[in-house]
Amino acid sequence: LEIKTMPPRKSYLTFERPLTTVDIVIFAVRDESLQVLLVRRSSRDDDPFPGAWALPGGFVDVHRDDTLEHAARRKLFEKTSVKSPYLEQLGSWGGKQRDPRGWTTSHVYFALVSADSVSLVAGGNAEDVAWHPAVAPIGRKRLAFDHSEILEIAIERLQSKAEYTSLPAFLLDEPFTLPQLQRMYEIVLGRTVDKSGFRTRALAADFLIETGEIDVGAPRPAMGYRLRDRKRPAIFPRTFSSRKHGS
Amino acid sequence: LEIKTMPPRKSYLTFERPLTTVDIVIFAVRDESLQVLLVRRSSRDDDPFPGAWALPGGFVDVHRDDTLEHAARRKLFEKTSVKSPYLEQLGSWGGKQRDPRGWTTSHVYFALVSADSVSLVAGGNAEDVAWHPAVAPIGRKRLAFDHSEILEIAIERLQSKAEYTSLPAFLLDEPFTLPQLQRMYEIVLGRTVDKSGFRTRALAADFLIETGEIDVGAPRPAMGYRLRDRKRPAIFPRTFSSRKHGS
DNA sequence: GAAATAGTGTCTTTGAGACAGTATAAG
DNA sequence: CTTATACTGTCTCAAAGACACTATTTC
Repeated sequence: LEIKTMPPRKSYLTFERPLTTVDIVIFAVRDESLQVLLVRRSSRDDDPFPGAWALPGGFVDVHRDDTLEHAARRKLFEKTSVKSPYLEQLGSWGGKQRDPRGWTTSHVYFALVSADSVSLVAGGNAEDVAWHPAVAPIGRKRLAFDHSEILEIAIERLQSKAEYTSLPAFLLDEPFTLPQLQRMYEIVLGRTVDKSGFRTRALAADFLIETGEIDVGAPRPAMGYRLRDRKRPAIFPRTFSSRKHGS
Repeated sequence: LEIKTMPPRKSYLTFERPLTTVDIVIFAVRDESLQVLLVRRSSRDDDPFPGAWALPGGFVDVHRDDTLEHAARRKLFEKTSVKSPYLEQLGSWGGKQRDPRGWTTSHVYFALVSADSVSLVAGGNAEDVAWHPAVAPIGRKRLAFDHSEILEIAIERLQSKAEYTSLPAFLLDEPFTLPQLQRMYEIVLGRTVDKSGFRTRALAADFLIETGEIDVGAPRPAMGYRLRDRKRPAIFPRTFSSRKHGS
């Protein structure tokens, strides 16, 4: 085996390192619409994008955070007090131009929570943290950094996965009823869904466990369900995509 | 909103930063089997995992690389001389424990190339870069760092997407024939695929463009095709998943 | 009883699965 | 001719779509 000459170990690692951050797209359904949690950046003008809305997040703390996911859960808990939401990695954005302070990488996570489980933790000002509608024209909201683009992609991912997985179930507290779950799908997908087909599909996928009838204020009580697995969504054999049902 | 270069508040950004790396899982089909490109780490024992096989990659160079994807393409070109393969982000792995040199983040990309388009660029030793079978027991290969786990996930992703997208087409040079494409699916999925159904499905998805008949040495020449879009795979309305066809 | 919501039955349609068939080339 | 490969036709079947229907509660 050939030994190649290399610089000594310590000097080998002294090159410049990018800043490493974690950001979270937190979705919830409030007032019958899909919303996303945003925070307002400080208004001191030696910070980038002073006063602009941005995705919650921050720098990875190499002493407090064991992994990227831990960092994401920490940031999420700091803002919402939610302990164990559904969380998945959306992707990473890294480059020279996205932050005026230099080369940064953002590791973006994607969280689904129920609106009721959240208690917002604001900074000094109550308007520092707030829910915003997550609809198509969100791109025109001009978030800080490249967060508008990231949010668009997060919405696309949520809608796309709602077509063939049980993801929208993570937007509800347990137990929930099938009509409530159907409503989550309709809100996320932005169109109505046929009741009969929805029930057949949801029950056939075998990701729900009955918890007994519950009364949600409707004239007739409905069967309550909880998720068999709160870590991963179930995957359906085909997508939705109705023909005559339009929004 | 305009991105201005501003004098950073030095004191605010002087905390410790993780090491930032990019790794690539490069797949090709060689000798009728799915293979992955691995590199052997230097055998100096002050480096982690001396002599072990690992995914090709390296540190992000904040002066040469504009974005994470540029860094990935640079690493890929350095190892394979391939200019514009199919490339997508697989995910990021970051934490305190995965590298003895400290907190690191790996941004892993996923590349599909044709075996013929690759000319390996080895270091001093010809065995520094080599193709390895990418099959289930790859986990027992004990790659460096957490690369075994990452490779497993990459294989799962490729197989999973092959069920409902045109991804395997990126493993071929253009023009290719439908029987050749079907063979790529069979190799990736590890099972036979019905000819008639495959043709119907592939042509209905409308991602192929005829380029005239070509003779690939078979008794009868076949129609050649190229991809309508070399950036993104087409998505089929349903998955494969045959019942009686077994592997 | 009416009204509202929960849940079911059933016909249609779409597209995959299986497999037998035909077409075109080389020898 | 035979053989090998390219390509097609057709029957079956699973599951979604559409929509009308029944069931159970409150008022």
